Amino acid sequence: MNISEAGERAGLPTKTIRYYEDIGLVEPARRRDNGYRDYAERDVHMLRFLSRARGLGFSVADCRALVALYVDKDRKSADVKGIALNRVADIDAKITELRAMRATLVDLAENCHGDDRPDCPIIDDLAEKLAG
Amino acid sequence: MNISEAGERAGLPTKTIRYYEDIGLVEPARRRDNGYRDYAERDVHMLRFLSRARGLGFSVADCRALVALYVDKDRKSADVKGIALNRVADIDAKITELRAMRATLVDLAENCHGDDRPDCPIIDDLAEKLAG
DNA sequence: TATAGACCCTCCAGTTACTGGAAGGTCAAG
DNA sequence: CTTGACCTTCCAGTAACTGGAGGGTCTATA
Repeated sequence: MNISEAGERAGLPTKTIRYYEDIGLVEPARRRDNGYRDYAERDVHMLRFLSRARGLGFSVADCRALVALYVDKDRKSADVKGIALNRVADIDAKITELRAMRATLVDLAENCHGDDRPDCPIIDDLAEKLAG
Repeated sequence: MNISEAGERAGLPTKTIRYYEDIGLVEPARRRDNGYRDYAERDVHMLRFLSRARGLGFSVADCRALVALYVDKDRKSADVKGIALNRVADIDAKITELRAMRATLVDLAENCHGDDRPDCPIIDDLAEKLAG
């Protein structure tokens, strides 16, 4: 099948598929006589695998490792689990950081009257006028 | 003062300060005879303002707007509040997304025995073997 | 006075993971 | 035989820096 059909089935834009091929994340596709890439079911599976992994926030570097484990029939499930749990730790850190930002912003916004007057505790805080 | 001292006081690397000048986020710094950039307290204030805003996750585009409002003595506090609340909405969306990812990953990891054996529900799920 | 080390400068390239667009070949339908 | 939807490659741009090369400047010490 052509790249656009493979993309539709895998949930990836054609641009992205070519990009994954460029950076060696997937094997170069077979080519037809006319130079068009030709995909089989197996390829679509791999692309869909990548689409899902990226959707779960795995980096392309993670995906490289996951692909290697995917094709390695002697893999240890512990290795895969390790990558997944690292990712959970990353997410936890990110959530913590975002919550702190959110709290600060909400606090500032709540103290801002939000009308036509120029004085604004948000600006003041960013500028540290309050502190001196 | 030199750029490194300004950077230390503002909490920004010198590279970043020059970059902000490049993209026009801050005014070009005054220069000494030797070509070195020369910063005053006011400049440090502005840089610190930017450092804090970036630290709260405002994009550089947001920062541009905030700087404009910062220097505009006729600003409406509602404009500033609007930017802050948009940012809160962005954060909420991001947190929701991350929580969903986290739940999926934890669920998968919990079902993975994580030992030397190759069969792994994480890989299986990414590959959709379970579903088909 | 020489020199070492810590500054400073500019400019270019790389990062992440794509995305958009130009220029051009191919294919199927009418 | 033309139209439009495919496909190809390659180059540039995105966000927000960061690293490094190559070179000038300043200050303290021997």
